[in-house]
Amino acid sequence: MSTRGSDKPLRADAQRNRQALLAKAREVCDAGEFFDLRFDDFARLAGVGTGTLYRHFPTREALAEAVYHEEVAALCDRARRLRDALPAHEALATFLRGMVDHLDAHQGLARTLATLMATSTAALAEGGEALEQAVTALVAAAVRDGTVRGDVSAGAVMMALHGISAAHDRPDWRAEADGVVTLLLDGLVQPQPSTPNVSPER
Amino acid sequence: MSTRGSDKPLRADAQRNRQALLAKAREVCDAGEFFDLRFDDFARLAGVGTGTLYRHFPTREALAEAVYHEEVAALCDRARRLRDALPAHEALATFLRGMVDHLDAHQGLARTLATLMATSTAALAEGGEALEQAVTALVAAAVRDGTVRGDVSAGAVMMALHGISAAHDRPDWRAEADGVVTLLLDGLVQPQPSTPNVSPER
Amino acid sequence: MSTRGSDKPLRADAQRNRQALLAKAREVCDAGEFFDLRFDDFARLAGVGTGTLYRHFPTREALAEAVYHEEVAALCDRARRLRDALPAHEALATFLRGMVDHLDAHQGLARTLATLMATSTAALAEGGEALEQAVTALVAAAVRDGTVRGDVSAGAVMMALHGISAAHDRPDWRAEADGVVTLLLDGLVQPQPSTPNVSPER
Amino acid sequence: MSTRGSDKPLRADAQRNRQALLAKAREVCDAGEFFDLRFDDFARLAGVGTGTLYRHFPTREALAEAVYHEEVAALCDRARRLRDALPAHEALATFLRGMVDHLDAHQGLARTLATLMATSTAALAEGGEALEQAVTALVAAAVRDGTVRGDVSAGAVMMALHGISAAHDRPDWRAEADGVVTLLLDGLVQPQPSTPNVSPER
DNA sequence: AATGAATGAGTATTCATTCAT
DNA sequence: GATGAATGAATACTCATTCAT
Repeated sequence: MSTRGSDKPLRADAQRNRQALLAKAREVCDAGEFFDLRFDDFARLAGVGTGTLYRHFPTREALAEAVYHEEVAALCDRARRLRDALPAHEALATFLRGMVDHLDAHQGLARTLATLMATSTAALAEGGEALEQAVTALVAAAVRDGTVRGDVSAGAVMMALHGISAAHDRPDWRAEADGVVTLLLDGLVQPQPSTPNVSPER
Repeated sequence: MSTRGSDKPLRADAQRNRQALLAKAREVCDAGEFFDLRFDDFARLAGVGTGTLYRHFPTREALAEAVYHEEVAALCDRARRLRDALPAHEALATFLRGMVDHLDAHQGLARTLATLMATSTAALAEGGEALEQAVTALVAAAVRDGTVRGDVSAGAVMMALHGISAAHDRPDWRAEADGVVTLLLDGLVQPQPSTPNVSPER
Repeated sequence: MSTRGSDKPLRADAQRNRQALLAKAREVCDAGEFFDLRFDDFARLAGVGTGTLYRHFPTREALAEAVYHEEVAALCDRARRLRDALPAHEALATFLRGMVDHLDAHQGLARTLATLMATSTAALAEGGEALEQAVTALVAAAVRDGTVRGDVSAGAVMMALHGISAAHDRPDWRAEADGVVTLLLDGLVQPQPSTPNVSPER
Repeated sequence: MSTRGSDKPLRADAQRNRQALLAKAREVCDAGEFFDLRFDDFARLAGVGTGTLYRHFPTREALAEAVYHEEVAALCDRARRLRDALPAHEALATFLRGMVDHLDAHQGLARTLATLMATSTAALAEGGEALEQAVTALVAAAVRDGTVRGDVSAGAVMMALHGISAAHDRPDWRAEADGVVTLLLDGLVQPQPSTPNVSPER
């Protein structure tokens, strides 16, 4: 499971440069300064030439995506492990709460990703899809064993996660994020006999 | 609570220019192209000089805020009217579903606001706060009359709305947005005897 | 007969800047350094900002063309005056010889134009056509009064002029240029009874 | 007079690479795209490394010259053969007309050479001189046997050829090129008793 | 000798902002 | 108050050339 799609093995020095760039980019991302930097600066910080930066990551987005990729891969792994280890509903709950922990620990990253999401560079689609598949699998399992209602798509969960990560700079972020997850989980339990649902006449 | 800080009544032509600028900006916003334009271009589009643009709206954010203001005011009004007219829980539900309708009808605006939120230019704070206060009031009322649980802040609702508007370009947006609102509302009802809540040991 | 196509009268300062830019560009052209300069430098030399340079002349070629324009206009004028004042054949001869004098006096300009011709930016077409029309008129007049053969187009004359100006850096340029003109003029006289023309069997 | 300065026989693969580079370069030249390519691209196109390109042709001009060399050699050969086979005046005429044919058949090449001429990279001097010597010899022979006037240098002929090749993109190129050659040849015949030559008083 | 990744100086171009008219 | 020309710092990106592999 390599970081790069193409299989052409990189020359040793190329590999080294690529890693240096990625490492610095991750660092900058975590510090939430990804967009405050000139693109060239990533090269300078990593100690390589501008040309090298451009060779490896032709655009700022390509770089962001590369950083993002590992993140997402880790999250997907985690989802898979939870799914294997816990009852479905519990796995979902644990995953979502863990997600908040993760975003809490990497606020800069969250902010960067949120911005990228807003800009919605299609380049991030792949990663987003992978994550979504993981969530979908978690939700589907819970639906199958009857602990979660079947009339709400995993997409809604994604959207809520989106909101959580996008709003990461609210003063009370942590508490509110937990609140959203709680609401989601409580809302997801098998349909209560009857929610007094209101018809939006508008 | 006027739109402009200073109350000095504008000269007739100044008023006209200001309106022209706002109208164009709103249009552009709705088309979702607010960030694809050079700031100057708003002047050109409105048929006024650059200087005039700057006099009225010293920054891009100031302009966005001005556009945003009316939106927000309308939404707040709506919240107030619903609060006065309906039982608390119903008012909240109607407001949230109406919000989705509104975002659905003004996708471009939604995108623009989402981006602005992500960038979180403090200039939008005022508008955001007004909206939040309206939501808070709706939630508080429902908590008071016992139809909504008291352990979750209105902030969480805001966050979810954030997510909804930020993700507006998902293919299945409408259905998913409705899903999020449903989950929220179902999760918000008075605490079920016991959600089998999982302790995130992480 | 203004320098600019559009009739919108330039603001005084704009006019001043435009003139300053043109003046410097002409100077640089005459020195044969037109292509050795960064485009920005034209701004610096003229004492205006880069933006101003770009406003007036969006490309290097646009600037060159502007310089070229005046040249061509002057040459066309000269052609017209000669046509009015002299017998047709004499007018043509005088024009061509004067052309060589002119190129001799402005070698840098010649070099610049030659390069531009080679690159053949269509922007120069207009100027080229004007000049060609002038030559065509001269030739046509001479054909009409029977001093010049009718089976050779003015285009051939243009081509020869092209060659003269393109080759301007040959060590013996002046003599050779005169030679070409002489050959042209002698070749142009009413068809000798019979040139022992050779069939190119190749 | 070999193609390369050093006579060290090339290693087989070196030879192969050199040929591949030359072949591609010629192709590109003929397509008239010699200057639209990055220098590196010649390497890529030929399927060799950048370093190899540089080893064989240290500059773009060196490469152009190498392509140009064979061209010129062929033309010179042709001139020599014509001189040996035909009466002097006929040889000259045939050569010039053949030249036009050749340029007509290789327009891309013509454009490339014209540009190189304009840029006048001394690297082309050698080839240019060879060609010029051939023309000079043709003219001199014709002068010697009295069919061509002696007061005009071969340089003038070169200059005209220059013009022909430089103007290769005129819509009516072929006809005009023929026209120039006709004028030249007619102008070159032994001086008519008296051309009503006009004194350029200027 | 061949390779192609690395290099980074060089350059064009934009665009937010100012200020003379 | 309005105008829009001028400004020039900021920045992205290329590509000729080198040199480690």
